[in-house]
Amino acid sequence: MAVQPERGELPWWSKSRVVRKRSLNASRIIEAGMALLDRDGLDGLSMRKLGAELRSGATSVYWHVPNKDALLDLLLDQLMAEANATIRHDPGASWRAELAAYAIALRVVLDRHAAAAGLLSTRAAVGPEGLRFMEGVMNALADAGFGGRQRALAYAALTGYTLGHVVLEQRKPPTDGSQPPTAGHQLQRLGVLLRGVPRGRFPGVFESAADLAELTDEEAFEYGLQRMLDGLQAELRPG
Amino acid sequence: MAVQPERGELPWWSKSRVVRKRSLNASRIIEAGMALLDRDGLDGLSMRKLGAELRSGATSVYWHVPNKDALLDLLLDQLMAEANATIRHDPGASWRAELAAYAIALRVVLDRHAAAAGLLSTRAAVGPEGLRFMEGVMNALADAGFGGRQRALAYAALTGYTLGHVVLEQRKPPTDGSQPPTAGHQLQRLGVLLRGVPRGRFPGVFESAADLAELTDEEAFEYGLQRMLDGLQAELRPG
DNA sequence: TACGATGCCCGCACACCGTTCGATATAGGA
DNA sequence: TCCTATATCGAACGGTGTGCGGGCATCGTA
Repeated sequence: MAVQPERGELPWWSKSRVVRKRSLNASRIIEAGMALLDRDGLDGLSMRKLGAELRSGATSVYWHVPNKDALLDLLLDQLMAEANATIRHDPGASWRAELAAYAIALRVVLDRHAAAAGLLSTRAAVGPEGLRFMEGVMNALADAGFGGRQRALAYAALTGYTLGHVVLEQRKPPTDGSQPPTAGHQLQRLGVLLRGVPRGRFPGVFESAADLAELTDEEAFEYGLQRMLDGLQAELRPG
Repeated sequence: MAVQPERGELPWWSKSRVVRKRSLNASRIIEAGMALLDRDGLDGLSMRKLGAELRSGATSVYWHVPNKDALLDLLLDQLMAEANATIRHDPGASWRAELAAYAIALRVVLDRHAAAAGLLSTRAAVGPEGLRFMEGVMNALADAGFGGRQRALAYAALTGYTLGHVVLEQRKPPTDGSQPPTAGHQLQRLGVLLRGVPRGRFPGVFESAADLAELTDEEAFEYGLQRMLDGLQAELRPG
């Protein structure tokens, strides 16, 4: 059967004339996907919802993107673009400050997008923007004096820490359904949760619960980052 | 309609007499779930498959476990039990060695279960075995001289690094479908992949690709761990 | 201006998922 | 032996990713 204009809809404003004007493209898809990701989380992001968000058919996106996995890759690279744009380059800064700037930029971006760590922990960021980010880190390490095998090791160490802490900050606590979302402050929340453990069986955990509850995710991240940089710096003076 | 024995099936071997003998319980469910997790990965783990694995109905598991999320929590705690059993306690060891033993035990366990990092990066390990693990780390930190707020910070730093590197080792590469699975050796694989980046645009990445390709995941983990411990140790001598 | 080719969009359908619910079978105590 | 709490199961609901074919819109060419 032929497509009929809806009741009361004038034919020259019909869907075919107005809406369907090459409406989908990569950037619109990525934008909508990111919005959906931020709003509904990684689990809530479905191709069908994405179609609805774009006011298009449920499977229309598949013309532009081969599958969901590829879409997630695109979204991740978009996040890396944001990170690259966030880095505060300081010409006179030390190599430590430069490396810290990269790590912090990544954390800030993932802080803006609550479901982003889930992406980064699933797939390697090897799109163009991901590589640009990696290139910056590699160069900063080279400037610091790391070369060859040692540079690769240092890279893995830094990346491991940054990724891990970010995941730590975003992974969902075993919510008893009591609290509202309260995104961020994950360590704080963990601390609150741990105040409920049996004191007799886990005295060390119990003791630390209060201290954990008073940490900011950001300061904890910064602390560990500096310790890692300390450790790396010590490697540069090989005695 | 009543249940009929299948054609050729003798009645006293019928399903109701043999198979259904209170067949399901928590430990069997966890065991089968772990097997399924190892075989099919986190995405491949479904409640229906779990039912099949247990030779029971598709939804029978729901009597013992409220939902899939709770099942995953159970599986994670099982992993932490394995980790606790893997730790090599050495009475005369330094606090560094003790902390390293915890981190390494976790890595070894996640190395045995290819999909385990996906679990740990999604949910906090706060089941009994997870807490036991955490208690050990907290005590080791206390022995080292970390107390109060500083202990919480050190804990977050170490946990962040360990979690991150483990995730790094297990996250799937953007497979072009070319290679077979080849689990493990994720850094190596990343290195091989990066040898294909345009040398002109990403010289630093290109240079490091070869070095990355020659790293073992294990030695990279160990290196970063020692650097983090170096950094933490330096905090203990506050001048 | 007419017409075919191509690019883009969409609905249908398939297989699978987590989960709810009611029916049913079993085990163990009265 | 009967009754009841416990355990298992099958069907069904709403959701998912995605392959497929049909059809519209647009454009290059005649």
